[in-house]
Amino acid sequence: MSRYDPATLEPKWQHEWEKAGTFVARRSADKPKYYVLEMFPYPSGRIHIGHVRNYTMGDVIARYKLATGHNVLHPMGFDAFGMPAENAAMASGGHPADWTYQNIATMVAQMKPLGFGLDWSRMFATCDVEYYGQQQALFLDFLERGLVYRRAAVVNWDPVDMTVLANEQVIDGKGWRSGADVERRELTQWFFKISDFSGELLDALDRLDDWPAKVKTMQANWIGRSRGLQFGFDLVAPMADQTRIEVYTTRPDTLLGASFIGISPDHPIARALEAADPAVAEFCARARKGGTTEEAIEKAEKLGLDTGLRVRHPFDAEWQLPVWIANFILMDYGTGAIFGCPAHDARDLDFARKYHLPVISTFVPRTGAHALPEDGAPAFVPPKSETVRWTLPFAWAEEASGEQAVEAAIGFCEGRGIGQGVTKFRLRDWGLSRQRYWGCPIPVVHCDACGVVPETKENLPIELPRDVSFDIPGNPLDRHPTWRDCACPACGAPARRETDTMDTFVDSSWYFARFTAPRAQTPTDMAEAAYWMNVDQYIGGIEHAILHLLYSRFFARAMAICGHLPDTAIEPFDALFTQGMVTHAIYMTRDGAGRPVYHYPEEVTLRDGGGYLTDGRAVEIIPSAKMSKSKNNVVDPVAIIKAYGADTARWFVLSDSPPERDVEWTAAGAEATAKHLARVHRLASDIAQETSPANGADGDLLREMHKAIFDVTAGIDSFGFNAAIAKLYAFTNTLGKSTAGGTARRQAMLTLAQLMSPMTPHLAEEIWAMLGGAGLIANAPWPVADAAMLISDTVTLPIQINGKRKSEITVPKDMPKEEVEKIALADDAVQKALAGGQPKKLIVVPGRIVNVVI
RNA sequence: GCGGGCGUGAUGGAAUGGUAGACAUAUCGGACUUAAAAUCCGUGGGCCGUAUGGCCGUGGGGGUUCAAGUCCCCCCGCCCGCACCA
Repeated sequence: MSRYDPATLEPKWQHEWEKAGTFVARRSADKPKYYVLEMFPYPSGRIHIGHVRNYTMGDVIARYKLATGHNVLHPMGFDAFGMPAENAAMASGGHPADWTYQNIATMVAQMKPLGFGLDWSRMFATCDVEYYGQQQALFLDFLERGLVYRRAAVVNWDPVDMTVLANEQVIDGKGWRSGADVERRELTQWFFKISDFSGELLDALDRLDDWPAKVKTMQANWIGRSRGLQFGFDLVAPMADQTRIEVYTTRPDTLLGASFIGISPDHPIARALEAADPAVAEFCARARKGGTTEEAIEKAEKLGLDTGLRVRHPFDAEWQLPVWIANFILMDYGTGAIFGCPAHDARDLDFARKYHLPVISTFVPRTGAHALPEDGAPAFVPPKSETVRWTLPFAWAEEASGEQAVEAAIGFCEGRGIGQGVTKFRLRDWGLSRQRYWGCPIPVVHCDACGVVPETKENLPIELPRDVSFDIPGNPLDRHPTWRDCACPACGAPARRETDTMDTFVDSSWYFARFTAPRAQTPTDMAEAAYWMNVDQYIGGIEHAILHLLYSRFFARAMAICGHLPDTAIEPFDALFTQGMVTHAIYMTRDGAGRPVYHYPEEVTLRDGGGYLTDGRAVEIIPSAKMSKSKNNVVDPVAIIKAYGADTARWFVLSDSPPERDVEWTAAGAEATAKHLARVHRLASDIAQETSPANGADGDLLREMHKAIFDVTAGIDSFGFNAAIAKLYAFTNTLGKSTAGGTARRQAMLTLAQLMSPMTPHLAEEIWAMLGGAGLIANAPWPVADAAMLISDTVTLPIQINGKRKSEITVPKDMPKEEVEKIALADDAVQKALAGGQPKKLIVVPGRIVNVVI
């Protein structure tokens, strides 16, 4: 009898799968397709245990779908452009391409021992010329259709990375990668016209039934639709060339509560006043200062300056309102001016109280006592869906919701020529130009005669030059001696290439489509795309909830417009699952100066709930922390595989915690998993030898087997991998203890192997072969639970007395209710509780429970 | 501030409104062994009890229901996202 030895059996079965082409995706008419995809990795050089969890989840789905008769597409690639490669080149003097391709080779070598059922023949990296050349073709098609354009823009400039950042890449005023304070600069940049799709991208979220609500909410907030009125206040006395102040509001229904007009310090009128009056200039300078740091926003003292200007209320020419410059109004949102309605806006109320401006309520709660903001109460700002009682309605009933009032107010104003209803979005166009080398070159040419000219497709791909240096900051393409020189595609005269490259988010915005035909001579092959798209199940981290997923949704639409994807694929990901992290405790002590010192898990012995170093010192344990090299709590998958085998790693990352939650890696847990798998192997070896005859225990075992099939299948179908694994533990225990005959036990063991095969495929193949299963278990049809076997002849019903379990009875499964009632009432515990009396009520839920109310 | 999520044994966590704590880990006890490892069996929410058993128990308080971890309301705590957004 052989021992469980993953180090020999895992490579053996990986070789068998490769030989048989088990996971090569094939189109065929006889089977439904299933496309499962995990977010592809950045080639940092090492796989992370988080990758293992991510890809294991995808692999469980892929193998399960294969066993249930699908043509499965389960590809893998690398998101390979980006800054770290350039940083490495700057640090070590190497070349980004060498660094990247070496890392990819290393990571593939680390991933293959995990036995993922991937179609490696489709692998690509986004830095492959074959890929980014097709991306350039896409760019040209987008350009032709007006989906990408060029304009001068004030951009976020990262002074450390020396590049432009998208708004989405600026976090708390700092570059998302460098962490440096972002500066504002005006540059001519390329933009994707994602804002044209704002409404569509927002509305379509409602149809993504299999996406987490959280992700949809985050995207909806990001797109940020608001419905309002754009209108103007006429200045009583024109000022410079200004006669009117344009305002946008989402609450035109509160126009009769207007108390002042607020303008941004950057508003043209403020600028004009500033030029003429040093006092105004001094105020504006002060007002602009705040609001850049989070801390300043937190303290947020409202600052205002009365300009002395007056405007007329659009409803009443006699009603004049003062114009204030206020520090809380931003020039780049809306029109840079607001009308202040202190009664229904907390911020306006703060301001009005500070500067003694009027407060006028226009509506009050529908019922109940209430204090008015006029009298010192907080601003009354109910949700717009709530019905309120209007004290100053002008186009709707006394009782109406905010939504109804807003629409009525817009209609009223439009009817009188006072402005118009406008829908605005927060989402801005996506600036994609980056002043970097290691990215996809933007395929356009600058010609003195013709201006900006798109490259012709025949000239694609525009390849990155190999001979570049990174010894000085900035973009090496700018200072390359010859690469920039080219002929204008329009007139043939000498011209210069665009030296900006594309944001790396572009690369990841269509790779899922490319996987359907990774070697096609066009960006996609429509026949392949039509067959394989959409991605049926996409799996990745929540950190991509906004950027990557929103950009991909935009790209799918743009590609459909250009004929690179079918119209059915504009929402490319049917179902999305966001998995949790793998965490690990941090072990920490402090040095003489109180600074933390981090210790590797190998240096720490755990006992009595505490951790100790070899010298006996106690360490502080911070549980469930994100893995970080600097904290010495990173678990290396390569070491885990070496110690326990891939199946143990795969099983462990799925067990214990629900997949959407974080799971804490513990040495004890990994050890326990390895022991369990060895136990299963031993059990299978024992069963392979057994010849005991059929007996009375067979039926019970087979019933349990069918229950296990049912439960495990349901678990996999619903992403309940931890629950499925719990069932597998339970069934293994049942099988181990069962006294059933050899044939029944063998059948149960084969089924157990099949049910385990998505999680621990190598061990499953080994057992399958040991017990004489036909072919590869990977290709064996998934077992089906026999409904008849799930129901036993008798059921055990708990008996509750007043809702508390007191006893139980066992009755035939289809015994009529009346009979069950009789038996329940005859039960000792019930008789004792009744003490000769009659129950008030008797509830029998057939097959579930009996409740006696006394 | 707004929006969303979560809170269950020592621990990770189960539980279509129907037996709370499946499964696993720690612990403790036992078998096997000269011994250890490995393996196997048992114990594994709290309190009372020799025991059959009883009482309490899912962050706190209230409610709906024959029945609440689950549904509703209020409060506390933690996590995530957004935010001077007009």
